[in-house]
Amino acid sequence: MPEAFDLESFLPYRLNRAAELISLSFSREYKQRFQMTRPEWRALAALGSVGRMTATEIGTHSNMHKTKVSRAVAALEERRWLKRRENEADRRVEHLELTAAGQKAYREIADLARTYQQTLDKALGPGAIERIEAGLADVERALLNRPRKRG
Amino acid sequence: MPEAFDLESFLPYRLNRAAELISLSFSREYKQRFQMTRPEWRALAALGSVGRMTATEIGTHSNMHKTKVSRAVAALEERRWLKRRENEADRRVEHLELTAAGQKAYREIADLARTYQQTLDKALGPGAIERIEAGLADVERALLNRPRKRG
DNA sequence: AATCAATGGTTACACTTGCAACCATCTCGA
DNA sequence: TCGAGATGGTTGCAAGTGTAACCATTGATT
Repeated sequence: MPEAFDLESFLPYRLNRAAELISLSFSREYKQRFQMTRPEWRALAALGSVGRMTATEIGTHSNMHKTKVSRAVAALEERRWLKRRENEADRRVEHLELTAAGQKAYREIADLARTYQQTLDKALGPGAIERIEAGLADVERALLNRPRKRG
Repeated sequence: MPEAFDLESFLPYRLNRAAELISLSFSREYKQRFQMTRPEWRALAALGSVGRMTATEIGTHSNMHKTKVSRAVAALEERRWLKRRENEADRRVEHLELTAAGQKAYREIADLARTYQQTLDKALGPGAIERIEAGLADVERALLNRPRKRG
């Protein structure tokens, strides 16, 4: 039986290290410029690209805990970047959509993101990002296919 | 100029989503079984695989903030899984090493990790993990080569 | 030797987070 | 129509986190 264990090739560790690094590197770009947290940026991005959504949908889409979504949405609303519309058929649900100001902010940060990714793309060479993302999709699929591990 | 921005293919987002998912999935395995936080597991793993290290070295090795390392080390010490040895040449430095109990715990969790990765490996097919990790290494290299982005 | 900057490590504080508990509303079945 | 459970969303609380400030020690400069 193999006694050795190399942290350096343990996927959860490697994935987290890379994610923290890239996340920090990109968030530096918008945090100071837009005074926005990462959950807020995620919610904004989801709404900006998909359009009208509910809080639960945002959570599913971007894999965020519902309390995180709740707080991010409250912050965006506070800034008048988003407004809530009630659903007449089901009054528990709130449809969320960006205001004009919210859409403007979204476009600006999306620009930043696009530029960021282009720079990275150039540094990594053609097709590299797509290959990485395909790998990540496989991992997510593998993990979500066995959602609970006998709790 | 391209107006579209697809969050779904934005690397920082994708990387983070996958990392959070896998991290959650694995930490469920050891959190309840060993009552250990992620920084503690990382420090334990670093010490277990490398051997004697200082706190700063652990931080560099596993990309953890020094306060995180400090607290993780304190927790491991509290459990008697680690002991500090002073350096006579430089009395600021503390060399850290696992106790027998710490090594035992390390072996057990390393086993868990190895099993986890094998399961994943089987689900993903041969070579998949290696390819993903190679991609991640490229990303890290690209990001670390331009460490500061004009603050 | 005295001073000042750099380094290893810890800690106080404010902020973020997840869990659990909660409120409101809806659905289903008796 | 009444209740039990499910669902959308919010909040209190305890735990985790980074920033900045700190202490101790070392190294370089004078």
